[in-house]
Amino acid sequence: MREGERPEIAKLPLFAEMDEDKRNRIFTASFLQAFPPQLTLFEVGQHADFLHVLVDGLVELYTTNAERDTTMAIIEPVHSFILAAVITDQPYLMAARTLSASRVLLIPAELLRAVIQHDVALMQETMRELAMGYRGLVRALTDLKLRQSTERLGNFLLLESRKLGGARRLRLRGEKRLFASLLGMTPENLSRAFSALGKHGVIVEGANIVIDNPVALEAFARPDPVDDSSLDQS
Amino acid sequence: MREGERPEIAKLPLFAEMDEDKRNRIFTASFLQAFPPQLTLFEVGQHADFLHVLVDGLVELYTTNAERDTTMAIIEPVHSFILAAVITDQPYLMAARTLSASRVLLIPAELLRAVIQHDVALMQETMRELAMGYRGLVRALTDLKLRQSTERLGNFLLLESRKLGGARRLRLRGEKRLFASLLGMTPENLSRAFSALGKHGVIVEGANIVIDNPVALEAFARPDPVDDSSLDQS
DNA sequence: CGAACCCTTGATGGCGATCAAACGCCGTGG
DNA sequence: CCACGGCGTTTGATCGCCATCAAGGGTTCG
Repeated sequence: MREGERPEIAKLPLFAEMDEDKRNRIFTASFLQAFPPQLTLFEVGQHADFLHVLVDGLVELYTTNAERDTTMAIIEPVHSFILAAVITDQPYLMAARTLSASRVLLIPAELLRAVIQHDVALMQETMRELAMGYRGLVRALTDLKLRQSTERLGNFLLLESRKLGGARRLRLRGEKRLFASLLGMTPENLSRAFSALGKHGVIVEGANIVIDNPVALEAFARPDPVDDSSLDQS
Repeated sequence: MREGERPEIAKLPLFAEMDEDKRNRIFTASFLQAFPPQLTLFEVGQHADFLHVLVDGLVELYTTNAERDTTMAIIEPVHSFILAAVITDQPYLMAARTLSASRVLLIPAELLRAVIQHDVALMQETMRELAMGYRGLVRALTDLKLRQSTERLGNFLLLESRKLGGARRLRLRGEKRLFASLLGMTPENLSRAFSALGKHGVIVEGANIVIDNPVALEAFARPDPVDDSSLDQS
């Protein structure tokens, strides 16, 4: 990889605290690869050979079952993904594909597991990252189980807003159909949900969203009372 | 706790590999508490003061949002729960209540986090456990997103069967309405789903289930192709 | 023996999926 | 430069899965 990009990756919570020599050992053995849009990075069931770090672009994690597929997560740079499969040394449960042209750092799984054994700081951060991811999934599951689709969209917008430090203006990266799938609904119903949120303080102009009345939106969407304050540090 | 019970808890994957002295330190500072049925152990939003280990009985993890609630997991002995909240030192995302009379080992969270820092084997197992839990939640989420209710029930039965080493006869611990909520459906529809599975090799007699034709059931339920072989070691 | 309570079965209703068509955006090629 | 075609989004109509409402049967416990 280019030398200029190392610092940014080294700043990831996952790698920030670890021993510098060991970090360099990992990075030297890794390679940065460029991918065109719409390219499958790996499939479900493949052995997890690399921890992936999205350096640039946009990546979708998705799963398939009998003709249908659903997006599980949208990865933005700079962030690692499929850590759990690498740690457990088991096949991927999700497939990944690029949404836009992307560059991905590929860290050999075997090496990473080996280094983790000898670097407590790295292991500690791995543990933390997994725990946070676990909590994120708990939220996603409850979201799906006890909110209906328009409420899920409302909450999604509130979370995106919070990730930007409370910004009221959002721009969606990626197509709307993608977010529909992420939220567990069809593109048609996402469209209807957006217009339904007009009654609750949301203005939509294409990919640009304005949360005109955050109080009204929160009253409608009932966001989780508990929020992981450190979620946005990712 | 009674001395006779330590070995069983020490055998948990989480604690099995760690230093014995440190393990004893943890256990000595912990206490085993007995609870009657239907008692709330903790609520959502409470600070995670203890890692819980169910020694005996049955516990439900559930969440609530605006009048509705849904069960997230059913904990059977001997198993720990809410590890992620303890590791991240953040509020519980799920509440817990006993389903039957239960005994729970309460391990002070602060102490556990401290010991983890100094025992690599324990940290390693914590990491593994979180990673496995993560994968379990990924499965649960895809299950909900791309299977319909009767298929979810079918898969649930197949998984229960596998947990028992492929047994064809199952007995459900706990009430059916509980499993309905776990599977994201109503008791009424669970009942209908059970009878619908009659066409796919399943026989139901109260809480006793017989998977009369596993091949037919798998053909209908399309279980995940990837299975974590080490899942059953828990 | 009666009163809860759970499970079951049936009838109805609503949320969201599917089917269908029109609009707008954008890139290509004439 | 404009026409065309493809694709994503939007809007409308219909369908189906599942929730809700309702009632009856069985079991458990006081």
